Amino acid sequence: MDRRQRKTREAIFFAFVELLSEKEFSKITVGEIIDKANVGRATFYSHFETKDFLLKELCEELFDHIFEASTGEEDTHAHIFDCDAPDSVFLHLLQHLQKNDNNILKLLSCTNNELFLRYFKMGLLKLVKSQMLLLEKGRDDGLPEDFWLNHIATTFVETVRWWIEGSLRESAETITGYFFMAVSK
Amino acid sequence: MDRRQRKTREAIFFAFVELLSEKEFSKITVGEIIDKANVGRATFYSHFETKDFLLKELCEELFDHIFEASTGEEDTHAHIFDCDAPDSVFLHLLQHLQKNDNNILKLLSCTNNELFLRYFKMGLLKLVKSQMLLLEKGRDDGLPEDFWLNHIATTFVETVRWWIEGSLRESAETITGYFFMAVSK
DNA sequence: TCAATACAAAACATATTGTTCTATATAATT
DNA sequence: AATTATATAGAACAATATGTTTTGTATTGA
Repeated sequence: MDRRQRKTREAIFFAFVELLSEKEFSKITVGEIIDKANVGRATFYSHFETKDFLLKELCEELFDHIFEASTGEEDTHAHIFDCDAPDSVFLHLLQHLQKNDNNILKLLSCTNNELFLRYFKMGLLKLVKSQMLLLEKGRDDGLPEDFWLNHIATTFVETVRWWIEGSLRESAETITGYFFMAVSK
Repeated sequence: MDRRQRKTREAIFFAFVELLSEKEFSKITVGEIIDKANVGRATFYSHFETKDFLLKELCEELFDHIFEASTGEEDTHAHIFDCDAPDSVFLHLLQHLQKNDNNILKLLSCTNNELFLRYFKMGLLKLVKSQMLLLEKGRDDGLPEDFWLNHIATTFVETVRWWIEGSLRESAETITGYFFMAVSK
């Protein structure tokens, strides 16, 4: 990709994130984005079809690398599952969030956090599905599988939301403990 | 309230609900609403400040009466708490939803369901807080109270969402059972 | 050096918003 | 039934936002 393209793309993302932490998504205009990004109008539309697509691509950029380490079946990432503690995957996710790459915490705690938590949950559903075997042992009840699956993913998302809302006061290990207590006490 | 006002208000709500089940909230224009409702433009704006306020008032209309029976401290509603089964409140809510007043199920299952589930959760949080005493006995762990509170409310919302998504195939009693298994197994 | 292309800037048609006006129809009051 | 009050439809309106097109310039990769 052309260096100019990367530069423009980054400038738009950066301006967009800043605006998202200030005001509601629906109230943000393309005009504001290009002003803050110092980018021509036509340039914006040559990069992103609409404002919604910009959001979509931002979400992908933010979350894809968080999950690829966990969902990938490559040997290089196998260590995540090697741990005998069944909570290693979730702990790893929390620690990854804690590093706060790309200011992801800012987005997960702003007014628009639902936008990102939805994406986060989608990734989690896939992950939890692949981890189902490990969690299966806790399921000696008659709960339908997809109900259980959704419950795990939702509980984790809400655990993260609660953690971030409280400014990450607890350690990642403590939060992992809370999560496991909530889903399997 | 003037009969004419009630009539236009209802017409706008009706048209709005129909549009919400067809397309995304952000894609719906005031022009479409007033066309479908057969209402003048100025009339719309004399009733609702903006499209967002219309949504807000619709949510209040839909959910307030669902919760007032549960959160009210009047004697007429005391029977809900009288039941010795701790799940009576939640069962009552499910049965209320099942009656499908105002096509509430249509809204909770359409593309915009998150809009309404957010309101639903807000009402639930208040309700769960008032029911805390009944649920407290299940909390011999070290989970923070607000974490636990949020977990209960979220789990119930997601249980309802799962139920509706599956076209209410299970009985309200079965779903109540699932919910309690999820939060306290 | 050169061809390709990403860019800024501006102009543009179109669509949406929210307001203001007038005349008419319906409601509440006597 | 007559009268007053008010909610309405319809239209026109300015202001704003969207997405496209054009033109000339600057940057890139070869």
